[in-house]
Amino acid sequence: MTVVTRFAPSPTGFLHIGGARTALFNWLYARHHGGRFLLRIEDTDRRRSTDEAVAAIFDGLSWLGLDWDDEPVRQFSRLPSHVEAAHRLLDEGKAYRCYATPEELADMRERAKAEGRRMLYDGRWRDRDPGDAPSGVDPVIRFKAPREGETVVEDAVQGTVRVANGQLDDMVLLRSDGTPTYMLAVVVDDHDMGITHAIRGDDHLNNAFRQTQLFRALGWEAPAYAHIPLIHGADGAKLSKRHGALGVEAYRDMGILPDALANGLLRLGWSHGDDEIIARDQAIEWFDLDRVGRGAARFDLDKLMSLNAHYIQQTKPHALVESIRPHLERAIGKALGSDNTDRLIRAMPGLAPRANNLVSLAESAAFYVAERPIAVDAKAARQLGEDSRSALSELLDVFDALDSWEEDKIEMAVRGFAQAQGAKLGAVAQPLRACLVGKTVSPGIFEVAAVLGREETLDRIRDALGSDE
RNA sequence: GACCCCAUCGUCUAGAGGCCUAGGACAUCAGCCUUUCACGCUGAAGACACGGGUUCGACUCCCGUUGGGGUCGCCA
Repeated sequence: MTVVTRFAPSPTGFLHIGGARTALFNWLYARHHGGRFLLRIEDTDRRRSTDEAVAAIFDGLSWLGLDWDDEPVRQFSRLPSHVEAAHRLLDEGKAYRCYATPEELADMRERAKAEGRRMLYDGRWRDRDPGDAPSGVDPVIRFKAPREGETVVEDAVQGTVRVANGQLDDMVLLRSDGTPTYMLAVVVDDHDMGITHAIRGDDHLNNAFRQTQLFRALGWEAPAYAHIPLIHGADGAKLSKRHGALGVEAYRDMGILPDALANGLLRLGWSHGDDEIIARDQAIEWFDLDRVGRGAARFDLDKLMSLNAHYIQQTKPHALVESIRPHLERAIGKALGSDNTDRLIRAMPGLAPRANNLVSLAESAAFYVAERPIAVDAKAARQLGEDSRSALSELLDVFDALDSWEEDKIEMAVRGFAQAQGAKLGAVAQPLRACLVGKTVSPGIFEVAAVLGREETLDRIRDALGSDE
């Protein structure tokens, strides 16, 4: 049997990390088993569904590297099949028309609540004579759910879960306007799409009972279910906008690499021994449902950042430069020339270990491409006192006389110079950093000088010396 | 409230009855490295929710309690 999984978001907002993780698990499971991963947009709620949300979901999945097979299915377009299934159940006596008004239903819930029972529909139209139907009221079609016995779901993550059928009521299949409800649409679509494994959030576990009953009534086999624990916010409650449940694009904007996010999401609720850093291919090879945990997890940004730092270091210099190019070009107000690009590529090995996200990487790289005279911040300016400046002007001659401009040559020269001056290395290195970088923090200063090139280095020193005179 | 699910360091987790003196990662703290900041390295602190069973032996199995979460729509 070929594995077919699906990700079925409702397009009412961006792709948040909970959805992203659900998609990731479905994708991984399909890829691991050489199966197919399908997409279904659950847009039967016409009021709340938007095209922007659909686009955001596609973008988010693509950015995360979760590619899907076949054309995405628009659930709304499958309405005829849903209606047909509902009518078939009606014909077979497995569903019935219900004329209860919203007010009646609200009353019913009110009473159930007061009496400490579940707030269920009482089935008042279940066996009633259709002749009693009030005129002028469009009925809904309800499923005639079994009242005796229990319904069992064999969940790949949660194990065997059972509920007494008395706890379940006759759900609405078709609304009074003739459109299908989620419960019906999911079942019909999962069947028609040949879904073999439904991997979704824990919040659907209760739905699985009803869906199982529906599958049975329709004479179909339900997919294998796997209800993965939800991701919680810092307060331990289901992630929502209140917790800053961000869309994946927000993480992208924070400078998170998609591989890092995927790795972080994967480790939330799934593990492989003590392994923390799991590359995509490795994840596909290792992923399976039996390693999915059962408790809800909280999302930790610190850990994501640390993972991100790792992935940044794994990324090739030129790719890193490309990913920070937009930031940099915005900062200097023009396109980066090829000379600056080359310089940045040479600078990346020194910069990358210092950054845990692309935004700070871009910020730390900015001085390399800044136009002279570069800005010098207050702390750095303090390094450029009179003594430092005179030392720097002598250093100028030393640099000028160097026969080759390489990191180790520069280092030897500066160390020798400091020693000759009877100064500590820091007394020379820090002022030098101040004029080359404009800040007191940077990669190794000899490396900086080497990457900058002799001419630029000398010019920046001269800028600093000249500015106060 | 009813039903369903869950429960190991602050956080993510390892743990399939003796391998546990409970391991790893992030965060925290200390030290080393060092021209700065990082990276890296070394070390420290830090958890089996509680109570009963079962067993020669429970973090592991069972029951209960407590706590947390989810669901109870003509939303999905």
